[in-house]
Amino acid sequence: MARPQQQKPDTPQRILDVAEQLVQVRGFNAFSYADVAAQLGITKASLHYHFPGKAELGQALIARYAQRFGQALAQIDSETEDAWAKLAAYAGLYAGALSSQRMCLCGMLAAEYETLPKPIRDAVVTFFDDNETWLERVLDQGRTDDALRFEASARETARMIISGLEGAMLVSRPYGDIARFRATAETLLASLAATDGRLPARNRVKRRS
Amino acid sequence: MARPQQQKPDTPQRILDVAEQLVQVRGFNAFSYADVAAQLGITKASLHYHFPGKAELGQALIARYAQRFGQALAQIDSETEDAWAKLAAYAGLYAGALSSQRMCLCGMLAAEYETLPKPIRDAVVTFFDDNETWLERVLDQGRTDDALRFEASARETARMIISGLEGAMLVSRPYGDIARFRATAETLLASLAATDGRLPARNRVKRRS
DNA sequence: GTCTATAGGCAGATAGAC
DNA sequence: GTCTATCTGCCTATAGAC
Repeated sequence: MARPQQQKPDTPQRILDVAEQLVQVRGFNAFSYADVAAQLGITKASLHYHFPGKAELGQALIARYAQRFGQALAQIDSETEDAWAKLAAYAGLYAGALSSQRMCLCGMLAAEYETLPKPIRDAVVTFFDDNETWLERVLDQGRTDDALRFEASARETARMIISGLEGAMLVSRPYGDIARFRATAETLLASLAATDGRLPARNRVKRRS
Repeated sequence: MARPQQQKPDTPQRILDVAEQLVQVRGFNAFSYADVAAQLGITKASLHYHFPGKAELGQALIARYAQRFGQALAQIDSETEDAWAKLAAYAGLYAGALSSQRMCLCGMLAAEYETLPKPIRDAVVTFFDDNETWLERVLDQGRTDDALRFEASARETARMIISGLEGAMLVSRPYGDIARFRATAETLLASLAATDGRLPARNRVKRRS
């Protein structure tokens, strides 16, 4: 009888997996088709069959990343109504990447922004816009529920959170210390607490699988 | 009589000026000796005379940058005793770089951290450490003076500020909108205000020359 | 779909004349 | 100090066999 083959994603997905990791760790300008090919045990020429050029690979990379990120946000929405828990889970998405020495893909691309092809640039901006929109809604809800307190607009506060978390990844990574990121994220989010004092333990920034 | 020559920095300094701008805008991995040589109207070989390799050039770059940054912090200390004004001036240092589409040099290098030679990595970490130390002192003083209010430790709060400003540069730059950075920086710093409400106008984040 | 082979360019770097 | 000339290696990318 037919035994199920060992689960093995199709080649384009495996290429994206490897390339994604390389970009998040080393940057778009510091990885090559040769790197990806070596890790997969195939040739550079095969990569060009699936993704004609580095620009197209980059576009596919960010498109998939943004889609997954959107799904993660939707899952957070489905898991809790608590604005606090949503913010902690949001920060946990960043912590998860950092736990493998990865930057946020779009944070990395933002650093390299001036060197990127136009389609990738546009996708980076769209990613930040979407994050902002989601956070803005969470913040508005949290304020309505008296779970959060902040004086700036929800939009400005959303931008502060994105900047704070992206920056915390950027700065923490050289220290090779996830705890440092978590502490900074917690300090940042704690400034939005409706009650003074630290977050309850259940709302601490955790890594998400 | 001897007329003063047109002021023209010596070659190593001019090389560093050009390379610094290129790294801040494009990144360490996305600029070449050819780029610098072209901008200066000299050859690549001449660059190698002054800086044997890219690694040495990078070290010289960050050493000079860190020294200048330290001088800027000392100047801030000499200009005002007000912790609020110091924080605003500190944020202004970042805004100044961003006004020419530049990232903080060390923020850019932090993104590329995993690809950098060891000496440059160490210098990046030292840069952040020094910033943290300076901010920590300002924050302690501001709390003592009742000019600032924050619940986390001065050290954690310093890290939050560095992360927030580095991240705000990173995220704002793709939008090509300095006002966006200033607004985020102001939101971040406003959360440290001893009195609720917005900063007085004189303490808004300004660009520093 | 994956391979071998190779093109064409640019990277960092060096030797040696001036 | 700056140049010309050159080296070696890696890069992205393509042609064409299997």
